Amino acid sequence: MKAAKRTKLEANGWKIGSADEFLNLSPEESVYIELKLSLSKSLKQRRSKENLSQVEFAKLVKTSQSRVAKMEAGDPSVSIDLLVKSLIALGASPKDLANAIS
Amino acid sequence: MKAAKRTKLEANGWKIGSADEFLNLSPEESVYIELKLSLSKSLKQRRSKENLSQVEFAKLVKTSQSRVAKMEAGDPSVSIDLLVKSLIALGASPKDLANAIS
DNA sequence: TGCATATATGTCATATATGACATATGATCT
DNA sequence: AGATCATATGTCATATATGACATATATGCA
Repeated sequence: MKAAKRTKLEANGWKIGSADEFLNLSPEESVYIELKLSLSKSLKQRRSKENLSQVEFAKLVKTSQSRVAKMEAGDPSVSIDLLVKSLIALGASPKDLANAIS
Repeated sequence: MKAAKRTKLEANGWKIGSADEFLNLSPEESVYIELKLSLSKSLKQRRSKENLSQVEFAKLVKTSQSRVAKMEAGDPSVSIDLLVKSLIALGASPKDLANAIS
């Protein structure tokens, strides 16, 4: 539950330094989580820019509002696959994705 | 089985134009598959550069040789998550990943 | 030829991600 | 206060990804 806990903290604004400051994450875990958070953030930005509510967006990508909320929170239960597919559905190109994570 | 079929073709060098030339993939599907293929390719490159066999690499990331082969083939049964985790295990940074897909 | 070593492919039991639901929290109104 | 809308959180049945195994297909070398 380490990663899960930290993700929560991050999402709620508890982040102070970067990544592995808080719990004892391996560098690999840190990179992975940072990546997911980058995508989450990008997703939220894009959805907001499109003036879509989570409910509307959920309908668009055929999922539920609750899952959208979890995507944007970087919840451990959501895969990078889902984040990427959702971003693509919002029109993101490979370059957009590259920018989001770099 | 559309995407699966096409991935096979691509991986075997049948690719002529780009992405959606072959089967009737939606633009979103195309982007998703291209992304996976980029990561697959990058993974194979990195592993080769490290002079690791699939068996050795499999041990390193705690999976099996067969799964490694599937990762590198862009098999539909492998997730972006797994590809990303594997790349990170080989030392790839977020920037490296960004470069790989852009 | 036979014998390694490397990679590919098919299948399957189990682990994990998924959508959906209920419900909670929060913000903004009248 | 209550009402409405947006977002968050917890849980669960089912779908999908996973590692592992067997086996196939190279490729090189004695």
